[in-house]
Amino acid sequence: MKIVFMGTPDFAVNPLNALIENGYEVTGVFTQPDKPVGRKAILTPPPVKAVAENAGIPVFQPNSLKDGAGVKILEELNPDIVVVVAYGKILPSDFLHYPKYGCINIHGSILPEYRGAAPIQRCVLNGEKYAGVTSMQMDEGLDTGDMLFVEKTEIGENETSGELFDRLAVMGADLLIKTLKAIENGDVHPKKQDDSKSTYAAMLDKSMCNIDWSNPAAVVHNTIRGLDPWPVAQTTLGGKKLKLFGSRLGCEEGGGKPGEIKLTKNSFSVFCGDGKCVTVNEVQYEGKKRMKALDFFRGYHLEDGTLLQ
RNA sequence: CGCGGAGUAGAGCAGCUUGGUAGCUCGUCGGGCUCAUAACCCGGAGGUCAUGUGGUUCAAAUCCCAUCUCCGCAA
Repeated sequence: MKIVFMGTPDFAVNPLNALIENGYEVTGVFTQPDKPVGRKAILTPPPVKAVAENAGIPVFQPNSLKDGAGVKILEELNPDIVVVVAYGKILPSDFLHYPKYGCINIHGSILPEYRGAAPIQRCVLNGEKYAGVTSMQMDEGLDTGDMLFVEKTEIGENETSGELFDRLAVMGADLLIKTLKAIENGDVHPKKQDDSKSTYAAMLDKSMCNIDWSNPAAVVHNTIRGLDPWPVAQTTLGGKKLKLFGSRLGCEEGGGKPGEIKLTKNSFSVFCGDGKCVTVNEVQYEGKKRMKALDFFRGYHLEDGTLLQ
């Protein structure tokens, strides 16, 4: 079975490695063009590219697959199937139907819920109890193809998007192998998605990072862990930004105004709109390194009544 | 040359403006109190103040210059 793999971020690295380790013949890898990253705007290759090059697999980074450009490459690689994991571009119809078995995709949610760009983070942000990965036979729509297999997992009470991401990446790799084996054996039973139950997980952006302390503690908690490790929840202290990483629901008793800080010997908590508070593990103040919240407040002298905004 | 913050004890900070004895909150070690403790009391160790055998000065953590590193914004 000749395979062409398409993927870009860390999430796609595990599935690609799984293909290689299981002895599949990967004849080519598609990934996004290198992009400038960081303060110095250094041109950085996507994570998938490094893995592919290490394995000696030809890498393609076309800007567009339209107008037959993608198919042209496929003609050379001659795959039986194309595996897509978080590639980041829409595949045109002629591309989708070129390989014998078409294109299959691993998506980071339990379809038809959370179609789209940021399913994992949206699950955490919404306080979902379960997350999962789905393999599907791709069609022209956005994550609308017929479902092949689904794996579910429980989301931890304090689990961050990043942690869930890592777990689902492993599950996604296993699911991919399972799906490929089933296809090879002709043992697949595609299932249509129930479009009426579909939801869309829009991409995250920095405009949603500022915490509204008048929300209930549970909502604030979900926001902090859902935006960790990117783009990171933030609030304002002394006119400067304070990023918050990792949280858990704290004390039950009320008594504080929203945004009021409660420091104890071994915890940093903030009161929310419902009178309960959220305990934050790590913070990063503007111009400072990320550090444990307690370390930060050992050096930052709070005045009474200071509120986070 | 995109804008800005920062490097001082194991951790987090103050001190720099107006040069002149190394300070705070913790941790750590020893002792005390206590049924007990993450609590409290007493005491100790630990720093060439990022680097430059740099400049100014009687004297530099502090003023000037250069370099390195970390971080926020923007992309």
